[in-house]
Amino acid sequence: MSRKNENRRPTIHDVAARASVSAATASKVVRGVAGVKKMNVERVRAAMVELNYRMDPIASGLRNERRRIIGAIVPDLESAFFGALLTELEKLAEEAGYHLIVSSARGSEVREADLVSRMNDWRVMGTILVPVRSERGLGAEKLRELDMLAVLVDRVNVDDRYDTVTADNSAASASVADLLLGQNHRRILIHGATRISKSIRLRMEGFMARVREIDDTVRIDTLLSDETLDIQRQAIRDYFDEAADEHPTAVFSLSQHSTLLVLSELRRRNLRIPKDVALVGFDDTDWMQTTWPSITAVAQPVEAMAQKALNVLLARAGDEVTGPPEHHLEPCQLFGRQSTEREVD
Amino acid sequence: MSRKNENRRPTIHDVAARASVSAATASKVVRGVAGVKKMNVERVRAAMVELNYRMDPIASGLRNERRRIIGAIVPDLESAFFGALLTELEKLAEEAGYHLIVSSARGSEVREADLVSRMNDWRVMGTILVPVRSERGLGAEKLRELDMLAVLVDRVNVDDRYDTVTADNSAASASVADLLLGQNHRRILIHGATRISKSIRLRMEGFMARVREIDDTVRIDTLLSDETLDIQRQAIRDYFDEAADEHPTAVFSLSQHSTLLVLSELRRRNLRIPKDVALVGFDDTDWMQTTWPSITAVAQPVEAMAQKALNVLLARAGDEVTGPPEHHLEPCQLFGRQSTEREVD
DNA sequence: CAAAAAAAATAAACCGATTTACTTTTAAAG
DNA sequence: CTTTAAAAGTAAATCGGTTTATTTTTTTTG
Repeated sequence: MSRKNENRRPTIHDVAARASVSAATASKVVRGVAGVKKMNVERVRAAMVELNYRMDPIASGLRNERRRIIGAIVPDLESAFFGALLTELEKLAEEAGYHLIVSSARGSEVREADLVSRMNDWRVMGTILVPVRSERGLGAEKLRELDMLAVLVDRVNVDDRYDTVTADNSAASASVADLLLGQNHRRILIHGATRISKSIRLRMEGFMARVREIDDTVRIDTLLSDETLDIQRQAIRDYFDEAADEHPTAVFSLSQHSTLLVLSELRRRNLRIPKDVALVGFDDTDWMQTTWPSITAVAQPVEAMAQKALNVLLARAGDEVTGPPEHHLEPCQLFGRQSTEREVD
Repeated sequence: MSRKNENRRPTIHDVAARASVSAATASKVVRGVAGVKKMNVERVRAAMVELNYRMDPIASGLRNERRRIIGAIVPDLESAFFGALLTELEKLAEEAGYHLIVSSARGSEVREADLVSRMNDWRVMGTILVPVRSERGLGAEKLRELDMLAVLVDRVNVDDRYDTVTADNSAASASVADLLLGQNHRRILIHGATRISKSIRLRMEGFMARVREIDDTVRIDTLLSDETLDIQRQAIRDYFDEAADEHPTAVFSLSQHSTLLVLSELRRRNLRIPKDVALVGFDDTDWMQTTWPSITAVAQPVEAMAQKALNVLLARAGDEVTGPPEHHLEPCQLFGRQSTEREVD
């Protein structure tokens, strides 16, 4: 028979045949490449419409060394932060004509490295990696080993091989220090309830440095742990028991989870916020503005980070940037809410 | 020259050559297909290791009508529920030898339909669609139009073309009714703060039906709206203002967002939970067990839903199931916490 | 031990695009 | 009106696998 199969989907060859041109010419039109006579462009366009042609993105990239795909690997998919990051990345990647392939390392560094290998199998143009641990983890190591193009995002320090994009944790914490000292707090608790990653450390150090800079008589307590929920709950309970009469007048919690723990304990003790204790959290979420009182928090610049990460990757891919790796710090935003409002007497 | 490029990655032909067999035979070994002599299996295996061979998943599927890819489309990536669903789906898909391609419709039905078309371009084996609206939305319509294999998950009613998987909203709500009536609540508020989707409606109806069944003198107020945060906040404030002296002794909130709004308002009014007002929320999250008091909530069976969805899809793909579409209801779990604890006097 | 049947191996076609190397057409220059 | 250069068009090779159709080898059977 002439046609193989009565109704398989049309290929570029079908389009070419219908437009009476070669497949090569039709391909040029599809890709919007210059060098095709106006008349032929129109005929191919018409044929595409008539046949309802859709390019096969997989066959399309086969011949090229790198495909129009960008890989994104995040530590997990449950967190709203990574969700927002991926949403933005997907949008931007599509605008640039790439397909974003998303995978979750599910907290495992071994899996993270495996995913990097798989991205390589897919011949991705580049990989955007949010490491489970840091730029020294197994994922980044595998990237180096396979000599892949990549950008490291969040949870990283500087790297000598890859560009990095992170929130400016240190500066944001300094602005929290400004806020609290401006309200005359003389005793402050820093609370952390996640594994002490690079980001967490910077948040803490940025805060302390600024406080010392302004007034080094302010007392700062720190309570850090990454144990189970129950142990952490007990730890903060013990802390307030000990500090009974003379408890801190402000708490700076270093993560969402930490903010929640502090909040619960303050409520349990019937400490009023902000009258008895002011509260500022690092990492903002929807519930923080809904709850009563609403919580003052540092919002990470998700969109900016996504944008920067993708731009850096595209620039490297297009050889627009060729120098040594660059390290981008995106500024955070501090949302002042009820939990740090001065009482109006 | 003999080799094209000094160090391009090894192909199946390289492996075949090194093992002194044909590419067809090597391919069989790679895929684990039977019908290769033991000796040759070993030689090919050895060659694979020596060359560090990795199959190109893209080239691999090219010749087949359907590729080892499953598409997943969710309304957004910010929600922890979809995040958990995708995490589980990705895990299960990989275990079944498929690659999961994830995309977010970003709340848009038009985009949802477009994503379905794109999944079709990728020649996915099947699509798991969590519609923005319902099984009557543009995404499902496009699935039908392209005659694709798919499963509809969450936010759907039954469908005459596709299998569906949802949480048993109605039964879960009935169990909430049992709990609250068992504690002798005689006046209950049902609060909803999202667009009234099929799920939300079932949650409400399931609750009311059971209450009426047990005791139809119980008073149930309903407060539903999908306006902006401020308007919703005002609505619940007004409600409690009006009901001043004789406020409900229990609230059943129909979504996470709704639970948060109710919680804030109760706190603002200094109503004690559960002493003054008991609270049960539909849809559980991490903060509900951390906050004080912790919140009694209905947990949706994410893992079970993911598992069922994938199994159904695989069964249809393998023609193990051929009958009319089936509709699966997965049971929810009610976690009793402090917000409904009886006071111990 | 030869013939028939079953199992294993393979060369070549194929999937659907892109790219290369070459030819033909058109435009510019002399 | 040629000659040249540039632009446009195309056949065929290619990407890296899988599948098909055929051949070769091995096993079974008469």
